Order: sequence, then C-alpha cells, then structure tokens
Amino acid sequence: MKQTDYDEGMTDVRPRACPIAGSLDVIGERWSLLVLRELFLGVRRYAGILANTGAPRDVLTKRLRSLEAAGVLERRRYQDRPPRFEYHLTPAGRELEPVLVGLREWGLRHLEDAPAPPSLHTCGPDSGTRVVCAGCGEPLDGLAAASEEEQALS
Amino acid sequence: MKQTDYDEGMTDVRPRACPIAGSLDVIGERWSLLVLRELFLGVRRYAGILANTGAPRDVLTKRLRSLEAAGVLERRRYQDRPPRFEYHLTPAGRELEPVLVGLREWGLRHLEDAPAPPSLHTCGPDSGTRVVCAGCGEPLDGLAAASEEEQALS
DNA sequence: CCAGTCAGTTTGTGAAACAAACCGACTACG
DNA sequence: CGTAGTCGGTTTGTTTCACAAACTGACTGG
Repeated sequence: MKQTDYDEGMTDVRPRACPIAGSLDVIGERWSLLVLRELFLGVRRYAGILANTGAPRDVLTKRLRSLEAAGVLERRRYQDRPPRFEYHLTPAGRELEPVLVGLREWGLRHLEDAPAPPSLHTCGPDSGTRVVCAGCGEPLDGLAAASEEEQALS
Repeated sequence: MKQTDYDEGMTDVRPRACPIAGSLDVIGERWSLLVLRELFLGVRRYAGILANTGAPRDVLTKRLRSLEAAGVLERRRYQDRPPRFEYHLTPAGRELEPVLVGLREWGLRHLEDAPAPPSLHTCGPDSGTRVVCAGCGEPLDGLAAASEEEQALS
C-alpha cells in the first residue's frame, strides 16, 4: 500500500536535449564504436568484425542493423547463393573518425597498454592531435563556458 | 546431452587490444559521457547531474564512483555535517574534451535537432572543427590505413 | 513540528547481454 | 558421395544489469 509518496514536488528531471546525447543514442551502445573501428581499419565482413571486437553474435547482428538504420554504415551483398554481405561506412559514418581518433589519443596518453592500431600520419615523433576550428585553425578548448576557476592557479 | 559440439576448431575470437577499446572500458558505459558533459558545462553536484542527464540515481552513483576510480574525475567534499560533495574533472578528464566535441559536431551535422549547448569559439559563421596533428597542424584523416578504395571516384 | 533538500541506498522487476548450440546454403577434400 | 568446414546468422537458456520508486539520515528554514 502507498505510504508516504516522498519524491513528489521535487527534483524534476529534464534531460538536456543536446547533440552529444543525440550522437550517443546512435553510436553510444556497447560494441558500436568497436564495430566502426573495424570498418575504419578495413574489416568488412561479419566474421572478421565478430572476431576482432569479441561481441556476442546476436548483439553484433543487432548493432549492425541499428547502425545501418542510422545511416552510419551500409550493408552490401557481395554474392548470392548463399547470400553474403559486407559492411561499408557511409559518408556520415566516415565523419565519426574524429571521435575514434579522440578515444585513441586519450587511451594512448592515459592507459599504459599501447598495442595501438596503425596511425597514418607521421611528421616525426608522435606529437598527438588537436581539435581546431576548421575556419581559422585556432585551437578549440571550448565546450565549457568559461567554467574553470578550477585550479586556476595550481 | 552433449550432441554435436560444433564450433570447435573454428573462428577464434581475439579481440583487438587497442587504446580505443581501452578508453571505452573507462568511459564507454551508458551515462558516463553525459556525466562528463555536465562537468564540462560546470554542473558539479549530484542533483544537477542527475536532472540534466536523466540517469537513474543508483546508476549515476556507480558511474561517478567508477569514473573517480579511473582518475577522470575527483570527488571533493565541500561541507561536512552532512557530508556533501562536488565532482570535478581531473586533468585526464579534461583531455576527453575532443571526444565530446567530436560527438557534438557529428550530432549537429547529422541529426536534425539542434538545441546545442554553448560552444565558445566563434570566428564568424560556424565552420566546424578538424582534427590535426599537434606537431605540424596538418589534417589527420588517418585511422584507416589507406583502406578506402571505397568510392575512390564517386 | 512539519516540509523540504541533498546525496545517496534499498528493493523489486523487466529488459538486455551473454555463451553456446543450432541452421541452411554452399565449397573443398578425399 | 559423405564428411568437414565456412559464412552469416537465429534460437535458447541463464545471468546480469538497468530502471523506477521508495526509503534513509543528516541537516535547514519557517
């Protein structure tokens, strides 16, 4: 029986509608980004993606279908009898590269295991990456709206 | 009773050990990146993060603890009796900004809802971002090892 | 004293992940 | 021509997890 009904006129939950949350709805589930990593690395078939990600078969199938529905990848039949398929990045999918690169960079910098999949660009010793404005090339240190009094002087 | 034991000498699963997977182990679970978004936006208390992300309370607690354990954020007591806490990004946590920015950019470009949290940098009309080498500033279009015969001429 | 805030913990339930087996269409081997 | 193997899944059963809602304890304010 209903007793106190606490939590009544209090803390209303208004999840921020934002493009970050939107993106995560599309590619934020477990395995999705690893699937995309494989596609970026040139692995295009079910069995390869399965082996390299370690995802359970049924989950992998579900992810491939939902990424396809989201327009991030495309399923192409490369033979009939028996029907066999390859998965290819769409242009939209390819534009997720900065996210993968960001994760890779962070992992390299902050995790002490670095078997690192191939990185292309080499201009000498690895100097890492930066996110810059595509217009003026200036570094973009700004998601945060000047909210960093945080160790302003430590 | 054990019948066929198919799947025996076949497809061995060797998940790629890579920094992307490593990063995802730390920040890849549901809600984690939204928690970080809030910290970047200056929201530092449990109730605020709860309301703005929409995460269930117990899950939020778990995420905060594991992100703390991973060294991405720090839990600071800002009063005793009753003990109250604030969550702050560590330097390592702040270095996840490119990932958030990447997700935000992608969402803005490919999802047709854009209530967009504030972006700081404005050098005129929004020209988007680019990931570049921190050494020479040259664009980095390379996770993929030249694996794109893919619409090479479309 | 009662209401409310804050930062959680506890409890119960339903959905999802997971591992392992199975399947159908085919090829390759001997 | 029968057996084994590949490929891309689906099915089944179990366990884990997320989730919502209620509850708690220490406190403030009226």
